[in-house]
Amino acid sequence: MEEGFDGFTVEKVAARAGVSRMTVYYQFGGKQDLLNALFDHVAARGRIDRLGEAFRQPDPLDALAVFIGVFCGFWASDRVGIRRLRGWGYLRSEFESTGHERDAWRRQGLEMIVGRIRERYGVPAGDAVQDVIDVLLALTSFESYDVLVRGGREEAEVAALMTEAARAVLGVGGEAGG
Amino acid sequence: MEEGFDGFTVEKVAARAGVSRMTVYYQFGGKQDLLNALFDHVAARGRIDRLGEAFRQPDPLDALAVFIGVFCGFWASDRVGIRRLRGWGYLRSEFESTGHERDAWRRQGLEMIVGRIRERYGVPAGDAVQDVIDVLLALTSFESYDVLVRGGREEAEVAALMTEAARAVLGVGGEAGG
DNA sequence: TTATGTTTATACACACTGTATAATCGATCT
DNA sequence: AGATCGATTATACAGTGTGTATAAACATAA
Repeated sequence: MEEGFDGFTVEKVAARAGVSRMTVYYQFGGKQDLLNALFDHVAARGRIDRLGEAFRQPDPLDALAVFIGVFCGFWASDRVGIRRLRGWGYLRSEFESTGHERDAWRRQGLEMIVGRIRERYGVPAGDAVQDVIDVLLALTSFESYDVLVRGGREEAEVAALMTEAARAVLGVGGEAGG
Repeated sequence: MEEGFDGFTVEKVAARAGVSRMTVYYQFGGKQDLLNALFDHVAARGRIDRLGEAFRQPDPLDALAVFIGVFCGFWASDRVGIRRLRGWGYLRSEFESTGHERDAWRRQGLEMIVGRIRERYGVPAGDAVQDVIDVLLALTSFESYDVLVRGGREEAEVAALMTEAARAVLGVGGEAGG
């Protein structure tokens, strides 16, 4: 964080871990693998327990709101770090194949929630489900959060804004769920 | 493109330009500056002439559609390259200050279009304008395009999908403009 | 004690960045 | 033609970081 991405050397990581450089290589293999592990670690930390709370909501629109709130909370916890990690991911050549796998969790969650919304509210229409899910995926991505958090919005405001926009896209704009 | 971001060395850039390494340093200063110049060059190439076409549309909703279409076309022209350039930007420490300046053009365009939509259609409400603009900015960003283009969508389909979603966010969902 | 896995120190090869220096080339101006 | 100035190039070098190899030290459990 302090020394920028260029300052992220194996040497310094080892030093801060109170360990020799060789140990890092022994444990992780190389810098790529180290960053991969860090990426996965951060992602794992993101599947916060509170996420179950979202799916326990009886109204799927509330579930959506909580779902978005949880992710925003996670991103807010280390915005710059997550941004850099994702930026680094965009540089990798394997991104084409493995890229958005990292967002697989969010996709799964959205699919489930949209399914429930469709059951109860009848929208979106069957042939538009995949489109809507992808749009929501983009709309509620970290990058979108990063854009919205500027202009002086608090984390909660961004979450509320995202939720509102998501409802508009879903076609359940005005009427609230809770 | 072929050798990944790690393969992007000053040496190779010089070689492909048919020039010595020293010349690159003489002209650009260093690798950072070279990448900055490349970033700006690509961005400048993006302000395609066709963009004026968007603002010449009498109906601001058509303007929005053309506007989105032009950007999608630009991104489609070198998707991987633009992704990497942006990914690199996310790594820079100065991102906090200069980050989204690169999207200033898109913001300006959206502000103008949303202003015209507001004049004619009365939405979005005055106190929500800034929120809507930011949401549109996120929704129609390159990263969103990158998400949507997966799942086998053509560039035109992505543009149409984005436009539709943008209208929903604006609150002019169903009724078309052209 | 022995075997196994982990950590460490040391050394090295390699690639890339960035700087310095001096020579060369080309075009322009006098 | 000769002098001047900017741009290009060759060469050399320092510095830094990655990654590999090797052997020694260490801990732990069988």
